[in-house]
Amino acid sequence: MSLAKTFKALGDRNRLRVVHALFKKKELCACQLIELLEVSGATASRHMSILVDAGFLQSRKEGRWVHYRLAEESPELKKLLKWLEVQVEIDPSFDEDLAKLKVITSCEPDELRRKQRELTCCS
Amino acid sequence: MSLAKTFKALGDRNRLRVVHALFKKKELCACQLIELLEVSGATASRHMSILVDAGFLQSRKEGRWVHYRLAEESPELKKLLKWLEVQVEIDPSFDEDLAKLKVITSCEPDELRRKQRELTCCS
DNA sequence: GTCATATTTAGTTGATTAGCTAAATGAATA
DNA sequence: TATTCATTTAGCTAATCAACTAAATATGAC
Repeated sequence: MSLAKTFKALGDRNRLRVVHALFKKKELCACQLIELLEVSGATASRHMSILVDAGFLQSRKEGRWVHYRLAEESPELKKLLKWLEVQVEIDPSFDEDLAKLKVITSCEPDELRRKQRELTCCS
Repeated sequence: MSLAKTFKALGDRNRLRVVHALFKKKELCACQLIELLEVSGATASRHMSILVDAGFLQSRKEGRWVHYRLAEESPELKKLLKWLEVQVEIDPSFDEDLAKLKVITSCEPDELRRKQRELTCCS
């Protein structure tokens, strides 16, 4: 794993939003992150794979659902994430996602997906 | 300054080499960094401007020469640089640059440039 | 002033990348 | 088994970016 790759993985706004969300919520499934970012499933999936590949995230498959959380393996990456956690806390541009996250996590994935198909979430 | 921009600035191998060099040498002029990276002056200049813009570097003009060093203003970026300093120390892919740096800094900028024109450095 | 030289800016090119849609894969259920 | 549905892979497009060359800018020397 090159350092450049490590930083490149974090050098994208949407991927930072994912990391921020996982600071707040411990574990989120793909469909919740799709909802958060408002991109296609394919696009979200690609972002996840970049973050997993860089060692920041780990995924867990449970039936049809894939759950993501921050990886714990590397002490060095954990230090970097620690720094990042402070920064996203300070940065008001992530505030909008907090409200969004609340809605997204207020119902189960299958309900969320049903609502997504209806173009509204959990309401 | 967005976080994504901060990480993007470090998400390039040549820019990491510049930061690594400045960990080792405190201050280097543009022509020395051109020599280190072996890219055109224009390309090196662009890399520098990205690093300055992200707050990692500061420049100092002295006559015809521009000198770069790591910036000291932001405590947060300094923490990140601290983390990075440990990583580049561990990473053997930066070792080659150490020898190169020794040669580059063994003579004054004007002599270096003269040698560059002759395609050899300080020998 | 004129020239030489260090660096930056402008403009071009090829590679990478974030987004999309459509097709493929994998897992639960009727 | 066939269907449904969540996610990933494949293939495309537009935008970004690192590299180059050439032209512009800025500074010191003559």
